[in-house]
Amino acid sequence: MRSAEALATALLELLETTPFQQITIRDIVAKAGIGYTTFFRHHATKEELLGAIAAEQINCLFNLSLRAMDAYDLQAGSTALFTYVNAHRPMWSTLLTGGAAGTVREEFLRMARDIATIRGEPDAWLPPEVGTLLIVGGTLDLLTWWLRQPNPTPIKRIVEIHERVVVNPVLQGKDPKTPRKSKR
Amino acid sequence: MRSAEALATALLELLETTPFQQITIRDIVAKAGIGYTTFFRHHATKEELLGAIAAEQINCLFNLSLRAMDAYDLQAGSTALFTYVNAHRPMWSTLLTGGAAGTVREEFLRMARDIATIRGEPDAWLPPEVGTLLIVGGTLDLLTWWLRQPNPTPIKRIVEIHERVVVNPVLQGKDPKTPRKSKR
Amino acid sequence: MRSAEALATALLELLETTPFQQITIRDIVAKAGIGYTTFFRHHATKEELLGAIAAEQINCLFNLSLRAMDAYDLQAGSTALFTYVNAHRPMWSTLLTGGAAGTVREEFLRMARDIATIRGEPDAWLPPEVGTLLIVGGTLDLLTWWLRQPNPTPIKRIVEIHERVVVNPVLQGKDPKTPRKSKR
Amino acid sequence: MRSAEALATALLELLETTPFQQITIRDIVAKAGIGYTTFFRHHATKEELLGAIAAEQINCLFNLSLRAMDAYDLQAGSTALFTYVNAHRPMWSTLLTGGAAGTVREEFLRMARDIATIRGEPDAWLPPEVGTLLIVGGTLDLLTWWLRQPNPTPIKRIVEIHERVVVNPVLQGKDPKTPRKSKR
DNA sequence: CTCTAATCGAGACGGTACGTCGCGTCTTACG
DNA sequence: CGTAAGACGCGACGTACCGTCTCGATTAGAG
Repeated sequence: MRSAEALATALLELLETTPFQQITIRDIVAKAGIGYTTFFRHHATKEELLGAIAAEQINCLFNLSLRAMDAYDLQAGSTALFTYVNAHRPMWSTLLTGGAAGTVREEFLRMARDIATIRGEPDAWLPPEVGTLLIVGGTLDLLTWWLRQPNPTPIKRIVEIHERVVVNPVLQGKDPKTPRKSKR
Repeated sequence: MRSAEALATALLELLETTPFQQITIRDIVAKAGIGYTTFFRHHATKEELLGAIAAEQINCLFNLSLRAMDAYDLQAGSTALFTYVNAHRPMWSTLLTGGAAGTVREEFLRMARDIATIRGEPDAWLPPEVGTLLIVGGTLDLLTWWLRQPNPTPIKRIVEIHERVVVNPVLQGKDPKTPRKSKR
Repeated sequence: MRSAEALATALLELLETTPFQQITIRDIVAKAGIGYTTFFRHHATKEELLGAIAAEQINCLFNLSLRAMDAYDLQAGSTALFTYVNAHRPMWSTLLTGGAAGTVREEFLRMARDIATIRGEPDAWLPPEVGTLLIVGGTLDLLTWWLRQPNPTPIKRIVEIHERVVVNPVLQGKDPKTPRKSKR
Repeated sequence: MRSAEALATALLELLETTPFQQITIRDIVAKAGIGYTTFFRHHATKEELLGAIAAEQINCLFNLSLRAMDAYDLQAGSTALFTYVNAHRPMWSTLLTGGAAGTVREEFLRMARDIATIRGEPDAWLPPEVGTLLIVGGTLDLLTWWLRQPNPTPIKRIVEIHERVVVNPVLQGKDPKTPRKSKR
């Protein structure tokens, strides 16, 4: 039904003004204009609803980034990522700087791990899960900081930081011969 | 008086088995063997109690690390940090791998920022708060992963990873001429 | 819903054994077999619940008495009153001889005053509110004593006492022709 | 010690502005300027403190009235009573029109019964305890009304009412042949 | 004149009831 | 049938006083 969308929209709107923890299911259904009982036909808890929203958005983000990365290079992936987030700034602000950050982070990590498992290069100097962990963590930390800025740093610059400080240090280890790599 | 310690101990014990969010104040006082009302004579909320515990532990950790760093070098600071955490593995596992991670992370960041403000070198290539953010975030992510391992990576190795992937990439930017410093 | 009745019944039962003051809302809901919260969906305080019960019973009583008084005479009203109370002895015992007496008395007085205001004969020798006060007070004192007796005085006799000692002395002043009256 | 007096005074002062029920022991000791614990060295509960105060005042009142009654006649007793209360209007207002009324009434009745038992004339038409009950009840109702008046009815008039409507109707019954009695 | 002992303050503490909030279940009525 | 509306039981919340207790600090009487 369209109730499901209404719920997602309502939650996102509420998240703009209120920490996730203190949003109640009754708040959500009121905003969505549907009955209290109906909520439970879609999700068992409000956390689940948030998880679903997060998973969907993250999925989008990943697809874009991976596609760019495959077509061109690492940096293109980063650029795609930041560009996409920038295009949906309000929502990502909500997801990353509100009370929902923890959930989103976990979801993010889970999906990244799945991808890394498939594409992983196990012979790396760094244990692969650590690489994933640090890249995802660093990326999210950077994103969060960026989203919080009143006058955000330009994409070009933030991508450069991301590459130099978050991505390369991790991937570099894999090929000790090319210390600081590529493009830039 | 002795209630305060009992509360801290009880919360830490509970955290070993239960996510922080779903620990109730009543659980804590029951475990601590004190009256429900007494809890509020020490802390306004359970979050505050957790914050106090975290702040104390983090303070300890920082002092040690900073002292080592001042006396020798960056790497000595890292080594001190991981050594100390290793010596109190159960508690830090609880703090970082349980539901309390978010709070601890914030507390950590707050304290790190204070130190960075005092010792900061504002001419850096990277905005200084980003540097702090990424080092703290990366360190905690790495710590968390390390604490979760059944057979933990040796300290020497984890310090090496920390240095190479978390610390240096951030600090290096400050002086692009000396790309990868020290040991390695 | 049926909760409301259950609450009233439960309170009356508890009042048979316990002073009102030291009955807790939790006692009432336990006896009534309903949830604690549900109490407040019906009444803001236990005093309010008692007031509602009292008002209902007193209303009954007044209607009966006034009807009798209108159809016949003062004494018929008294007789109706004592007869009705006698027919519901357990409940009125509870209301008047337990800790609830104060509330019932106030409620009684309030309703009596309303009636007196409508039917009042302002030219009386006695200030009219004093008349009401003394008749209500005397009637209740007498009732309370009567309800407490193990072998109650017969209705005929108690009505006689009521008439002679409570009602007539007050009303008599209004009719200068009757024996003991007047300015003096 | 003088703590005891301080407590009594403090309670009476508080009663002027606050219903007895919602005065706390802590309020009383704060007003009295003594320690919380000390309260319990004198009284087990605040009700007991109130009872003690009431008993003392009522005792005073009774002695005066009885003395006047013995020396002269019933009416002199009434006059003494109302005169005394009038002389201590603020305190008796507090005792009778505040939340303490119930306790005072009971205390009053208890003492009156004791006296009636000693002086009682068992051959009365009215059961003697009913007589006591109605006189005490009526007297207190009348007193309460009188104390609540902004411009109180003169003592002479209130005594007349008291005599005619409260006292005589009860005592008269003992000898129906002599309508208005006096001395006896 | 001191030393011991009673008296009182201050306040930590365990406890009970309060009234509120949000949860999730269930029943009923409408469309 | 599916959705609304809402009564209900539940359990945690944080608050207010309760009455008990253990501490000093003062004050007084006995050695």
